[in-house]
Amino acid sequence: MRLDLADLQLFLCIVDAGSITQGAVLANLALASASERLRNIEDSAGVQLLQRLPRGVVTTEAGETLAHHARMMLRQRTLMQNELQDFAAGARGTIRLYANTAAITEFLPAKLASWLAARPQWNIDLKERTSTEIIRAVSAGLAEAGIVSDAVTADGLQLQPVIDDHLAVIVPPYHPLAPLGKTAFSDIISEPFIGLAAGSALQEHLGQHAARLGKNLSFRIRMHTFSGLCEMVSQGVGIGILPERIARQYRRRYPHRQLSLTDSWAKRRLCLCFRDREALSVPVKELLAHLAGNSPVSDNR
Amino acid sequence: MRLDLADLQLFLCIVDAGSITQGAVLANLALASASERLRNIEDSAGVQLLQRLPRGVVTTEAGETLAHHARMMLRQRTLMQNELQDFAAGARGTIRLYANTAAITEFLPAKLASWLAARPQWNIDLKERTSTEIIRAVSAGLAEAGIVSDAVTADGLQLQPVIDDHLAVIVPPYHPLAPLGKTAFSDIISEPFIGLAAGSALQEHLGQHAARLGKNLSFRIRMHTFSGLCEMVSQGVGIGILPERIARQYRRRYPHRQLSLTDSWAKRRLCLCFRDREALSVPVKELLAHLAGNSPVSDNR
DNA sequence: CTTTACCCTTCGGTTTGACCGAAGGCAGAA
DNA sequence: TTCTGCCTTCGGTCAAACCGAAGGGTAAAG
Repeated sequence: MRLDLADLQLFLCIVDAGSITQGAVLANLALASASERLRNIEDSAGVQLLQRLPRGVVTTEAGETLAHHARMMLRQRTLMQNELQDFAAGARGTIRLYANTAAITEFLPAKLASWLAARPQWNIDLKERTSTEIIRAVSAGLAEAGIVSDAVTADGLQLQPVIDDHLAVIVPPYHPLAPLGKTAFSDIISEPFIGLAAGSALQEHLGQHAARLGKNLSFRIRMHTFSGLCEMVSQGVGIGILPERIARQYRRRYPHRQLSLTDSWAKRRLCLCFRDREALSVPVKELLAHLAGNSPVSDNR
Repeated sequence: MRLDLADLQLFLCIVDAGSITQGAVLANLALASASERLRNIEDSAGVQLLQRLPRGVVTTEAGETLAHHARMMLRQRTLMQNELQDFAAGARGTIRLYANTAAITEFLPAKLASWLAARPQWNIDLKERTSTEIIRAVSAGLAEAGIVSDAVTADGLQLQPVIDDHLAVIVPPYHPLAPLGKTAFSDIISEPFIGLAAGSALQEHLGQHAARLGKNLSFRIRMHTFSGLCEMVSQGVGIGILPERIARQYRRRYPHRQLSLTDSWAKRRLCLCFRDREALSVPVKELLAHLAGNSPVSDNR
């Protein structure tokens, strides 16, 4: 499928306008061009996207799906443009901090809150990136420091572990697996799963390990939050896999049972990463010391 | 900025390969074409993206940003392709349910959990869409039903309110605003804010209202979760705006103070929406009845 | 210090394909 | 019946994407 951003934009124009003619006007195209382009889109998608009516067009279900993703991609482009423009401005008094998803949801809020509260003159620009991207950025000197999982290799960088981030399995109370206390991924791979949304990094990671075993996970539903996932499991809808600390956190609210996952890839740690501790700027050095600090600040949620 | 998906893919190839020459090979392009194309990319971005070294190239900070967003967009494309392929398969025994972000994070997990637990033979395909998209899909008959905010108009559809979803302001304890109990957006617009991540629907919505008042919100930090936002506010880093039910939920964990937002656009309700209740299929009718049911299932978290 | 090995940019020529206007066909409205 | 609005197809035009070759630079090797 060879789709272009211009294709997507045109498609949205057509959907919004309700006709190819009007959509072509919106997109500053001749009717013929829009029609031809649309045909290419449908050919490469392999499905009919618009239903032709005498007085215009309406989307098919596939078309609606494409429109949704088109909107997402175009929005991402807008975000990108904004971020790139920010480089001209170059906000002062702002520390740019890169962290992976686990750190951003679980570890950082408490730590950053106390640090920011004590330093009204500093702001933080917190960006969510994959561990791989963060390592690349720090290696190349583009970012001073970041927070990553040690599951990725970081040649030439210093890593300082700050917290464990192991994966755990959660099962409903009274589930036959519950008393075991631990399990291997291969032993649960055929269970009905509660997944995370398609596209989440953790979910894709699990999917790859399943594929390596020659299996496909089957999902009863895929949730968009860990909280929702725990709730589903607690009610007996299926089993799930998530970071151990998060599972533990929600055990106060939901009565699921937690098993450790014995596979080696399930043992991960969050680490500060930087090139040379001595070369860090003062506020960053201070911030990292705070993040690694032994004096936990309301960290046992 | 006129950027193409092919441009983005080429750029990623170059970044991954570490040189334009090798990147061109990966992208099946001649060196000259890759070079020219890259020049166009940099021109339209207005920033230098790659630093030329004798033995290859490395990304600048702007380049790293572009690479990140490029990866996100290409991943979105992959998701789209997968979803479109699913239309051929057409899973049976699966109910497709569209809901907006608020419903997915807050309202649905508990309701769906009890429903799914009682019906092992059914699965649910839960998709997160904007209210506008959901209304369009239901209007066109592409989806049987959805869950939306009543802030958008829904001509010709039936709406059935199920729960309030008003916006609230939260401030640190002992904040001067705390005793007031309510406030208008215009009165707090110059405060230091804790935001949600750029690109989140709620955050952009607020940004638009600020722009309408001729102001820009200033952020001390932008968090990726409501939990993190509450934690920041509780520690006195700034103030925040979020759905009232979520604010209330976190008051057990964090000592922030909650004010209602008096602006009319802050009063929202979540509604079931469908074209004709009688025309719904049996399982969907059953599911909707359950979602609207007066017998709350562990709903008072 | 020279040579070699890479790597990037620029140039001129070729070709693809994106675009357009015009013509044709179709279905509902008048 | 005619008229209107909409979509598709066709042939011609032209910008731009692509390529090979040539030029110029720096680091490593000899």
